[in-house]
Amino acid sequence: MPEQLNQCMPLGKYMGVLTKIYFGALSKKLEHLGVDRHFSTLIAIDKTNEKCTQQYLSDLLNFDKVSMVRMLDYLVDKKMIVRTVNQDDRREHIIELTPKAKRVMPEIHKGIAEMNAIAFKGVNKQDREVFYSCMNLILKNIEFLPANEVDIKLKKKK
Amino acid sequence: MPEQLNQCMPLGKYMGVLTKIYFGALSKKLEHLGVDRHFSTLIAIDKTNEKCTQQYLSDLLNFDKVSMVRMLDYLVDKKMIVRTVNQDDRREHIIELTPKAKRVMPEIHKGIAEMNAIAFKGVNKQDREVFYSCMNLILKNIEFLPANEVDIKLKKKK
DNA sequence: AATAATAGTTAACATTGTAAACTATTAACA
DNA sequence: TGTTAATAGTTTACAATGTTAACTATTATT
Repeated sequence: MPEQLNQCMPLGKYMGVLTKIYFGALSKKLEHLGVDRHFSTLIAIDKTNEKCTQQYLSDLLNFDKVSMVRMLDYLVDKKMIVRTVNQDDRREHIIELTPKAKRVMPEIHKGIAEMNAIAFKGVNKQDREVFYSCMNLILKNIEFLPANEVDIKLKKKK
Repeated sequence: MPEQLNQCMPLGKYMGVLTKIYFGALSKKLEHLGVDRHFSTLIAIDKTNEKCTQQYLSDLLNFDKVSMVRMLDYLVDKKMIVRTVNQDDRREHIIELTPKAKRVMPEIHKGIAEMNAIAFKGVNKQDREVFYSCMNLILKNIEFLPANEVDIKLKKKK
């Protein structure tokens, strides 16, 4: 994108473009695993020590709960996760990886690490840290702006 | 997101989250204009000096041409743009802002500038530059990875 | 015991991505 | 010059995700 345009474009536009391209490439890179998306969800499940409910995942990964149901349906269908009712609170479903998923997780981690390495090629360690802390700060700055209350409690008007 | 998770998550995941939140807030901020999306497209049309065709916009903004047709249909419907056949090459449609759109563009620019300012609050000038140049480098690093050839020529297999 | 809140599901609809087939026009070239 | 290939855009169909609302089941509150 030309420099002149850069200045007046929404920040979200850049990030959206990078997101699309990144996931397109990651999906291609890992398609041989028989799963072509929701890698972040698998990672989150894998790395969660405490009880991993759908609500927990929705909040962590910033998906609405309806989409989360569908994504988990997909992963169940692909035999990557199982849902079990939590006997301590039977409203909750605990999400766990299947043995099959546990076997392929190293490949997924490796694929993601490679993609991140490709993305950051030519960026020194210090600048990477600036980049990540900048993203974290941006998130803090914008996550509670009006529109987001939609997902939390207030209903958005038609 | 916890620091431990940070390390192993796809970079695209962060950007996707920021993108969603950013556009949610921007859409809310500008909804009084009677248009609630495609602000980047309007900016691009506004800032394009050379002939602005649909293909040009698709390439610039990284949208496939089918989506672009639909977005422009939306903007035509909202009386923000007009399509005219280019008499020098009658396959092409030239996209231009309507007088109505030109009147509201300053508000759109202002809204975006405000959103960007909010997002970058607490980030010093130098770090912003690191951030932007990092995004540009990441784009260069990943834009020609396998998956993207889909949009260019090679067909993706089913 | 009645009511409210929470976790998850289902259904309906909108937006965007993707693929294929299509029209119209222009470019290439034998 | 006439045929073929390429390009710009449109349409249709379908898949994935976002959004809202209504719903069930369960737990918490009072």
